[in-house]
Amino acid sequence: MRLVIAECTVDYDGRLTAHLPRAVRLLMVKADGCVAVHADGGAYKPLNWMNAPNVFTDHGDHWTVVSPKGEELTITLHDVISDNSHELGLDPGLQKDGVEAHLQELLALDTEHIAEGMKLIRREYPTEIGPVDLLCRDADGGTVAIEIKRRGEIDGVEQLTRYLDFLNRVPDLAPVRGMFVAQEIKPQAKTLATDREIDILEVDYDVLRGIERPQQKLF
Amino acid sequence: MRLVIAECTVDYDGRLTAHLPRAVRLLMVKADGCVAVHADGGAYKPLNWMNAPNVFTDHGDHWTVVSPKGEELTITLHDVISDNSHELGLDPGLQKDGVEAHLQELLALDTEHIAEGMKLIRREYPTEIGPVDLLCRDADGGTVAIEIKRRGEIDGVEQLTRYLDFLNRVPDLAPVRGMFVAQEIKPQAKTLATDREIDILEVDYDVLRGIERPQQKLF
DNA sequence: GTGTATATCTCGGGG
DNA sequence: CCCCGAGGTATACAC
Repeated sequence: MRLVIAECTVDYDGRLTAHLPRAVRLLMVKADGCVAVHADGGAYKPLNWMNAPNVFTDHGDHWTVVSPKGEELTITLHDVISDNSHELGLDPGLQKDGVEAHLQELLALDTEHIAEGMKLIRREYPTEIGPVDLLCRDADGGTVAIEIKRRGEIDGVEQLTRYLDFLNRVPDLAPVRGMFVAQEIKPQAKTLATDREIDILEVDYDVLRGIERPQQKLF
Repeated sequence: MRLVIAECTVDYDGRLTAHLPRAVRLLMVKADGCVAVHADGGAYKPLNWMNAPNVFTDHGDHWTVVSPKGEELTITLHDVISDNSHELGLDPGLQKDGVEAHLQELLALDTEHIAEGMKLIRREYPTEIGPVDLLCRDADGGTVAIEIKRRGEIDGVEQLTRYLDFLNRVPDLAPVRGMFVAQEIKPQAKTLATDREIDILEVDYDVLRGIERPQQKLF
């Protein structure tokens, strides 16, 4: 990784055009060739950047970075204050816990936690407009489309509504009712779901995590 | 801005929990207090970060960063390879061109490019649930609500549908038909729009830009 | 502050 | 490769 502190101007021409007036900034060039221009604030977002893959060329007083998709970044260096390179090596990567995928896994493992007698038909059940998180059959034999979110907001209800519209046109499945499951459901989302006769359920992630290792509860 | 190259482990506990095993990384501390941990690849996103405002404490062998919302980032330093600080000053900021706002301006300037005989009633026509990008009257005198996107995806169709639901309850306007205009419309969005009888139109930004200076074409 | 819409969204997974 | 959905989305803006 090469780190340069320099007074520079930057021009980007690609998905849009953008220009950065002359100022002192951090220029970061990573091992994969990607480049980022950072100011001393504004969280983690760079002011300007270019993703890998691309062609990086150092012309001395200016750099050009060209991507295969026709995007181009030009950095003009007016005054280089520091220029250092370091070998970082490959990163072992981030380990995450608590995202939607885990919630879906846990619920798929034991659909009885959604409702008594609920049986899983399929995870990621495909429709024309995208996959439904869980398709189930309830205790009464009815088909249920379940949308799972970490945080249940209004767009999640919209998403489920779209799936229901399409699923209810499939003769073998209809009628299909909807269920919206999340760790936390916002009031607006609750209102909209209720209005559309979609059942809602808030679940506790830590309780569900207990399902994964049921033997732990036996001793 | 403080830049540290160090062998470190990182733990985040907040909106989720995440852990970074021991490796050499760049640690960036900006003037506003935000912290980012970068590996040697992937231009945009750090592996882990903490936004301002927060409380940053350097304990020597480890750092803690605590946000007012109860998020916590802990960086344990096993080996510091380099540690430099630089004064960057305030950045003049990025100048952009070619975002949705420009597309809307250009289309509002010449609604004939949307359809022959299309006349603009108002830009940003207000409804209770948000402003419609363009409200127009077509060649047949019918009212048309137009949603403009740079990239037309399913969310945009939902947005327009909500506006149409509302506008069609206003007696002076109804019936209002919908039109979805974008530089590029994704297949899913096309399917949904067609299903809801919303017309779709893909436009070329560079061609539209020609409208801005029509006198150039005369000579 | 909440709610809504945008983003060069980024990033990862599946066909 | 594109398409699609999730994100610790972040960010700006209106109410």
